[in-house]
Formats: sequence, structure tokens, C-alpha cells
Amino acid sequence: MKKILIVDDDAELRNNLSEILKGEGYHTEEAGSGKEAIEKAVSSDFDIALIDLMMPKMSGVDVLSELRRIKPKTRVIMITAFATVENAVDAIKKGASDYISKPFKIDELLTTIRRVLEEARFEEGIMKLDLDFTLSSLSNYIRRNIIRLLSLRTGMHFMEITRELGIEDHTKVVFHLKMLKESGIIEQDKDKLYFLTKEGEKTLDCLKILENYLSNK
Amino acid sequence: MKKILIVDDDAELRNNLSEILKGEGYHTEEAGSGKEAIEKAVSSDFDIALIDLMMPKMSGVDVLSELRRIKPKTRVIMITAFATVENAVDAIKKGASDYISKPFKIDELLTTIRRVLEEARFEEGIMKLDLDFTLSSLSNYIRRNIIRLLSLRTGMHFMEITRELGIEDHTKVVFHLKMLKESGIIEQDKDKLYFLTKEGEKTLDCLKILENYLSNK
DNA sequence: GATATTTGTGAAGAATAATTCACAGGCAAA
DNA sequence: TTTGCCTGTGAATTATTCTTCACAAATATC
Repeated sequence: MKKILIVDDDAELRNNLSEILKGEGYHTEEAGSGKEAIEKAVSSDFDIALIDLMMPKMSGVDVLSELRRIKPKTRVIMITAFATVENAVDAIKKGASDYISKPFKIDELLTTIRRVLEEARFEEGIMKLDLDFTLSSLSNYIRRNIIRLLSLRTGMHFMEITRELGIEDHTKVVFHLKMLKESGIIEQDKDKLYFLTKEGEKTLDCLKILENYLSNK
Repeated sequence: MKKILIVDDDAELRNNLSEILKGEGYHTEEAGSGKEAIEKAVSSDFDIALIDLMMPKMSGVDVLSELRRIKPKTRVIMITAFATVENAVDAIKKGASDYISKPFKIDELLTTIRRVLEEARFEEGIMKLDLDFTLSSLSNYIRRNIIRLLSLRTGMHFMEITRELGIEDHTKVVFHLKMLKESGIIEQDKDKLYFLTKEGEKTLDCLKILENYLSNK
């Protein structure tokens, strides 16, 4: 069940929203202030936070910023009575997923929530793919060595790599180079020199992190 | 061929040592000062550095510290004329692999070198194994999910896990649980509850690190 | 231009990992 | 005692990954 945090200083509106969302099958919690919102967010993982822009003390934008910092996975939908382009753009820039203005039709809100959840699901899938890719690239000893080699001496020829690895059958190296190329970890320039891509450097970082972590036991 | 860097301000001793070690089948290079030693170490990977503790300007301990920083894989054997417990302990604490005092019998030195090389080989093997293990455990989606599950809710029954994963064929889960058990990542108590081991928590940490790293792009 | 070296392709096969299926002991509830 | 669910085993099958081999285009070298 998806969890939604409702942040608004208007208790009646909070209650109404909460009832409606519960009726739609969501789990909801309410916060009457920015401070309360952050406290609840710390102790629990919400899928979505509906945040009123205009609140006394801590403004909605402040709550947004803090929430994004502590729970980057929680999607934020900003709600406000005074819709201006500036406010909206500002909120989106600061990481809000969407922005709707009071008074809103409840269907509009529900649609927005569903879309944002769908987006989250999709992006999570993308991340899963990235992780799979990275891990499967790193899972092979030869590929790890190729990555390390290319990080030390950037721009190596095929035969250089093969010899450095001490592998007799060059087509074996071709195989792993191809895999790394397909994963976007390495690339070749016009002179056939192999390089680590940006992604490849990130992957190498991951490897180093793991090695460090495992060696400091 | 193993590469040894000899660091001593006494040119004659350097030469003698170098000749002997070459005779034993090692590749050697010489450095007459700490500065020179670091320069050579930067541009080349040595398996072992023999460092005299007492040198003008940059002391052997300073060379040791710097070398450990830039080339952690190079093993260091400290050599000194004035063997004191304090010096020895200090050097070992700072990462020297061993410590011998002048005048030394050449056999003593050769034995020490062989032992240190053997240790290095062993430790490298262990680390490679650990890394392979960890990566292959993490390389599977189902296993990653099991690890995550057990980190959230420690001590789960087999069927709980299976249902939570939404997998119909329970024997599939058995397979991955068995693999994780064999890898020492999870274990079962007398009530058949599954738990993450210490190693498992470390593995989970690795996973989290990677996820965080990949998501903040 | 001939020859050698580099940099590949594609298919077959071996090795390893993962899934599926048939079955079974243990235990708790009816 | 029977029924049903939990927790498995072991073997057969399928999928995936890796290696090997026979061959070849492109480039460099003599």
C-alpha cells in the first residue's frame, strides 16, 4: 500500500484529503507544520508527500528541500492557493515532481498522484537495470582487470590489453571487450584505442569502493 | 619477475644488495634518497621496497608512510643499524611488512623477502575470492531482494520470504537461499528462521553503497 | 607488393547458473 | 489418523556466460 504524507496547516483540508485518499486505498499520515512533516518523514518512508506551499514558519519550499535531502526517494507534489509560474518553476527545480493549485478537483489530484507513482516505478526500474548492468560487468575477473588497466593507462590498443592481461587467446579478450562496450563501460576512438567512458569510471569507483570495503575488515 | 626497490643512502650497500638480489632472479632498482625512492615508486610498481630507516633528510619512516599511501600494494621491509623495539613497532604499525637489522645475513634477508612475497600472494588471493563471492552473490536480482528483505525484517521463515518475493515456485527460492547460505551471507537458527550473517550485513552495505552511488548521477 | 601483425566475426562447444518438476519428511490442526 | 502446509532434496532441463577455434578484413612493415 502506497504511503502518502499530507503537509498543510489547514486541519480541515488535511482531514478531507486524508479521508478521500484512504478511500482510494492509500495509507495516509498528516502533518500540520513543516517541522512535524520532517519528523514523520525521518521515521517512515513515504512514497509521496503533498506539501502546501504557504505555511507559517517553515514554508513549503523549505520542507521540500529538506525532504529531498533526507528522503530522495519520496516524491513531492506541491499544492498552493496562489499559482504563479515562478513558484511552480522554483518548486520543480528544487525537486518537486509536480505542482497543483487550489482549488483543485479531487480527480485532478488523484490523476497526478497516480502519474507520479508510475514515474517513480519506472525510474526505479531504470535504476535496477543500471545496477544489474554494473554488477554483471564487475562479476567477471577479466573484465574487472580490463577496467583497472584502462583506468591506469587510458587509451590502450587491443593487443596491449591482451598482452598485459597475459591471455594467449586474443578472441577471449575480444569477447569481454565487446561486453564492456555494449554495457557502455568502455568505448573506442577512431584510432581503435580503448577508453573508459564516464559510466566506466563510475563503475571503477564502485569496484574500488567494494575492494576498500572488503579489505578493511 | 618480482621487482624490488632498494632505498639506502649507502651506495656500496645498495650495490651489493642489488647484485645479490639480481643473482636470485629479482629485478632491482636503487634509490639513494627518500625523494628518489618516491619518484621511482610513482612510475613503477614494486613488489617489495627495502628501506633503510636512517637516512638524511627524509627518514625511512617517512618514506614508508608516503609509499604506503601511493602504492599500498608494495610491501615494505625496513632495515636499520640500530634495532630498538620502539622503532620496529612503530614501523610495523605504519604498515611495514617486516623489519630486519644490520648487519644481517644475506640468507636472513632472502628468507624474509620470500616470506613477505608469499604473504602478499596469499592476501591477494583471499581478497580476490572475497570480491568474487560478494559480486556473484549480488549479481542476482532474487538474491539481492532476499538480502534486502532480511535486512528489513530480521529472522524470516522460508514461506514468508517466498511470499514476500511473489515467487510461485518455492524451490526456486530454496535454490537461492542455499547459495546465500553457502556463501555465508545468511544463516538459519534452530527454528529455521533465516538471518543475515555479519558477512551478509557487509554485503548489504556494499549493495547500498552501489545503489546510492548509481542513483546520484 | 608481399608479409606480418592487429583487430576483429561467427559458430560451436564447454562450463556454470538458474529453473522446473516429481517427490518426501515433519509437524500442526481437524 | 488424515489432511494440509512448511521446508526441503535431487535430478532433469533450460538459459546464460564463457571459451575455443577457424577464418578474415584492415593496417602496418619490410
